[in-house]
Amino acid sequence: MTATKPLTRIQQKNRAAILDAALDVFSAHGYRGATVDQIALQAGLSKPNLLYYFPSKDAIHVALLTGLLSTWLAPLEQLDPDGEPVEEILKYVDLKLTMAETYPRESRLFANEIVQGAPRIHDNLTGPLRRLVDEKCAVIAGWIARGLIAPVDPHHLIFSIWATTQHYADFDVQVRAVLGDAAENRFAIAREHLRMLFSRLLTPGAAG
Amino acid sequence: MTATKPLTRIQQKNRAAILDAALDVFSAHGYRGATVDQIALQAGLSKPNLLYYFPSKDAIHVALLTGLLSTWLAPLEQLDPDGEPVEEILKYVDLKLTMAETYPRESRLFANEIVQGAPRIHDNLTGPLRRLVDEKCAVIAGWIARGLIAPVDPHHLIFSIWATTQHYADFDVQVRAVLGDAAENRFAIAREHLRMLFSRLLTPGAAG
DNA sequence: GTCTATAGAAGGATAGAC
DNA sequence: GTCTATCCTTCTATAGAC
Repeated sequence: MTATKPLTRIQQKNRAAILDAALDVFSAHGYRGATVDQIALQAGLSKPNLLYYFPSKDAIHVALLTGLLSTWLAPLEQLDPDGEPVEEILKYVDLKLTMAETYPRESRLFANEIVQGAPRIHDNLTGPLRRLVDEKCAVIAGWIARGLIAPVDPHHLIFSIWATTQHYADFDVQVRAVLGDAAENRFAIAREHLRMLFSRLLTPGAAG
Repeated sequence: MTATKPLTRIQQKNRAAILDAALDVFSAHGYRGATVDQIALQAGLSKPNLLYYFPSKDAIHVALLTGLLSTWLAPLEQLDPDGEPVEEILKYVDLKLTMAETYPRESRLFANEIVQGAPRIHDNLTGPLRRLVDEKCAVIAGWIARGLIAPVDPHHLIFSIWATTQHYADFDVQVRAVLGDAAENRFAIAREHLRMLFSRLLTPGAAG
């Protein structure tokens, strides 16, 4: 089943090197700010050789975005309808923060794209993303109906989780500038802070 | 005291038109994605005429960023050390959300700049911004010491407020895509949601 | 102050040798 | 598969007439 187009070992290696370099450059400078030269240099290839593997700059960008989208949404998919509600959501928060810490380039790649109106992945937002979010919001609404978590708007709960966790990747330069020397353990403190934030929001009976 | 360089009425009008057009274009496409032609067209001027008012594309961008920075930080400056603590912070959240709703272009202008490492305003982050944040964090720490709000890390509290409110401007296209038809009243619901989120976090005695 | 025309540089993509 | 050389478009910025 490795049919149609088996890639040689060197092809796989070069494609991977290009995508990794492109992730670096696109996430740091945005689509227009990135140059093919820069990506090729960082991948250790010449520009024409890079364009032997991908037909255009745009094709590299699209390949990156679509290839990483499933990785980026995996944490939400893991939200278990049969788990303990508050802990399930807190685990999701924790996992999203770990993603921001471990994969800040991926976070900034999507941030760049979305801030500028998501010209290349808009269909993914209204399609697969929306369906996944709606599905998980129904789960959360069920928990609320059964009184297992405090009543909140599920969609806006998810927005708050995305915003607070991805902030540490997307706005990292600002976070570090504001914290100064105290920035070193920012993720550890953020983890504790966000656990408290969402724990107090969701624990039923904690507020009227 | 209108000395040194009094601008004629037409100069003021054109400068304002250029800056407004530049805000539109830079916030939508980022620095590199924006073109001087596009800004000139939208401002109703020819490109050379635009460059008669500003020496370069970069100069327009810097003028925008520095000119808007104080506007952008004004809400935090209004945080009153002598006010009622929880209400002061909730008022700040509310004001920031109103800013995101009313001035989404400004929010995205800064988002674009910071996601890409803040090459043009990094000194403002480590300087004035950090000083202002530290000052207000000291106020918040004082409130915590007196038991007026629940103990939280003040810096990360501010990060959470920035993240959750600006999310509705910076990631607007994603918010609308996910909400679909329900997007129309997103700011009203967000307002209620965020008030609850931070109210439950900060109200003392609500949790152990 | 405002325009037309254009210089000069940068970047995406291709030709063609090896 | 990989390179050197180059084409062509786009973009910033300027020259110079009005």
